Amino acid sequence: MKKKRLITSALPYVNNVPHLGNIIGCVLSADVYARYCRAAGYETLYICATDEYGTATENKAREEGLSPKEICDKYHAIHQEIYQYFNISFDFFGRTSHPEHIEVTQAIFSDLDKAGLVLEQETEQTYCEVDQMFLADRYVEGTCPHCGYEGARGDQCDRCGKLLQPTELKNPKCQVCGNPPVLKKTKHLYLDLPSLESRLSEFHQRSSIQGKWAHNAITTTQGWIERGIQPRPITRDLKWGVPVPKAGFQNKVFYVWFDAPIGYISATKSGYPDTWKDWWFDPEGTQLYQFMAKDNIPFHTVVFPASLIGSGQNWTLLHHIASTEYLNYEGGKFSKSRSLGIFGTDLKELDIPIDLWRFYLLFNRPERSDSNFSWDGFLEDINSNFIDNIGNLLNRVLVFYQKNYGQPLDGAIPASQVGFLDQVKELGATALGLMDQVQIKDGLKTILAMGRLGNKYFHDSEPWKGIKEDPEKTKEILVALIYLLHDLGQLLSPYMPQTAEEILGMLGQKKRGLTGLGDWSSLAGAQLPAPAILFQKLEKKRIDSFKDRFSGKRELVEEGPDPFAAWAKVEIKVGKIIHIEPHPEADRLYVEKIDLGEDQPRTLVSGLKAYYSAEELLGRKVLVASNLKPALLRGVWSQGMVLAVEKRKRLEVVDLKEAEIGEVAFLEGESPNRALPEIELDTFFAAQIRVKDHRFEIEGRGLSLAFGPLKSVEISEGKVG
RNA sequence: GGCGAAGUAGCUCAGUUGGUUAGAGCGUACGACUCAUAAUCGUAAGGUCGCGAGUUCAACUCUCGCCUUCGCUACCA
Repeated sequence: MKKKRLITSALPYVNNVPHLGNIIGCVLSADVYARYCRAAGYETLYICATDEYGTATENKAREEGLSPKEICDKYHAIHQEIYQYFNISFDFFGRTSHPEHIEVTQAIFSDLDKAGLVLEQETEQTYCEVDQMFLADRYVEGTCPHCGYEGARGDQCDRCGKLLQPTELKNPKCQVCGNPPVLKKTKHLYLDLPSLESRLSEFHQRSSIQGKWAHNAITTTQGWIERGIQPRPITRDLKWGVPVPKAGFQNKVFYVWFDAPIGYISATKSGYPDTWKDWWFDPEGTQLYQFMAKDNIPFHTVVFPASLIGSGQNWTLLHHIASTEYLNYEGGKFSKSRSLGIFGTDLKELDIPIDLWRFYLLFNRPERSDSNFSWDGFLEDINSNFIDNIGNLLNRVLVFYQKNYGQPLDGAIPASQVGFLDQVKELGATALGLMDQVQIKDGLKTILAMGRLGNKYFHDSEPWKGIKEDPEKTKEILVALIYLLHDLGQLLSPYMPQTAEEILGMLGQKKRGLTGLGDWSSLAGAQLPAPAILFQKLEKKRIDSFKDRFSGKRELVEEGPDPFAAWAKVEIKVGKIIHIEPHPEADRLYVEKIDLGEDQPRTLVSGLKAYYSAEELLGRKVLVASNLKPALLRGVWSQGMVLAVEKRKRLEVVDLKEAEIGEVAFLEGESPNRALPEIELDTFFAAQIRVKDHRFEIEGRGLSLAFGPLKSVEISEGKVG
């Protein structure tokens, strides 16, 4: 009896519109596997849902002036539409805002609570009375209790890497205002992961071997555990979430990381209220395959299994984890805010058959390392690797057969073709094996190899000659090629479902599943419809036009990281360091008082300690970026930035002996920028000030002061910052 | 600066526990064929497997250092 296969893809966060990278990482990969499993005769269930709770949704709702629920309705529909367009064969696509989700989450919580694994730390949490807010862990700093490092954050120590709770810190300080926070009583609940450690590690050892986890899943999980398993808080002070069913916690909700994975279960319950337990309470008979991108690994290998194991119920646990790396876009990251890359919502208007997208993404699935989408690659992969190979083989075989032999298909298995057909069967078996191991990309490559085998056989057999000399033998060759196309079509069905049906349709067949490979009896006497072109090839011109549209060039046009535009907002003044001392709280920083010719000297913080002694800097006239937004550096506000030339690991702070204090730098041929509004650091760097041949310049145009061009002494070439 | 991942043919990627001349597809060149969507088939060129040491009889594979890229993060500002 074959085990059932329960397949999930990571729950997409509801108000992120998925891009191609998201789609190949989770939903599409899982879809191929689910389709494979069904076709191979496994009882299969493929579940997904939108993850809807949490701060991000609350914020988005505020922005758009809607309720969280309305936001979720809106974005859930967008997800649904995109996945439908992609032909994703969910058995059920749910939502964590469904009532079942509250039931299941609360039930698991109650089980954990009964098992004594919920620590009701009626903790006092750090609360800043000055800022009147509870401080998130990382906003508290202090001395690490493990290594004594003074700059440890409340969630983790950067020196020793240990995970911390803010209350463990000695001498805690609010990172916002620098005042010591008080401890204010607030009750939160924690999942007692340390108590589950031995059961977890037993699960890891078993499952990672049996389920053949990918390399990145194993290393990531190990790394996570080595860093130390701590009790993790599972409640938060929010409104939009699953209410905590426990006295004293009614006004809190569960932390999303706790409830989101439970969405797999609750979605199954929403879709299959009567049979969901057959899947989720059946570890013996059901194998759980979970698909996700690499950033989601620890939640599926540690946190979620811990919740289920700890509940004491007989849950179905993770069997195989299929974690992909990232897909980049033309060498960079996808970015919704910068309109960089292709998003699910863009696809329809591009009007490229969806199976071609599926083909490209699956053929370039980032299995071992990050991979890269490029339009040139897209064009080549579609045209050369798919259409020229498979599309053309289908066409040449069918056209040749029908032109010469008409109808119906003469279906007996010709003895002369057994050798060739064995090769076909062997490739088919290889492809099936790869698919079963979730080697999705290699499976597809094997199918293409089958196409190449067919093309080669056609060519080597020279049927255009044979038709004159030995029509009967030639017919056998063509029939064998049609058999190949049949298996190829069946094998392609998980990858390109619509295309597979079209291929099979042209053979007068229907999709029969992958168990029928090598069984060609149904082809005997089949009526063949007139051959049609499977896909027109993509035109380079058309693809090139998409390049401009999505390659972020519009970013250049619209936002323009034009250095000169940025420079127009930057003010650089000459200042004299009149006082300098080490930063009391930092190893690498100085705190300086700098006279910029203003009413008051300014306080600046600079990371120059590793390069200069205080004496060397005292009295120097230096360049200061003077209209930067003040920044808090370890408790001291820095009102500007001392500029230095940087090359590799060398640094030079130019000493401008001849300059006047308060003088403003200008671009040659222009007047100085004065009295400008505050800018972000990013804007400053967008001006891309550099040093070349000792000259300060922007894109080749020099910077000057009244006495002459700005020059460096020690470092001839480098960046200024 | 810290942590993590990565660096293999022009491009996209494979390379299992170290073991003969490092692979595939695409692209390129040349040739063949002509049934087919100028598709197909063959041959070839093309890599000091980021750089430098070390361990070993033997290193793309192990160790150390360095360089570069990407991500996260910070006492970069």
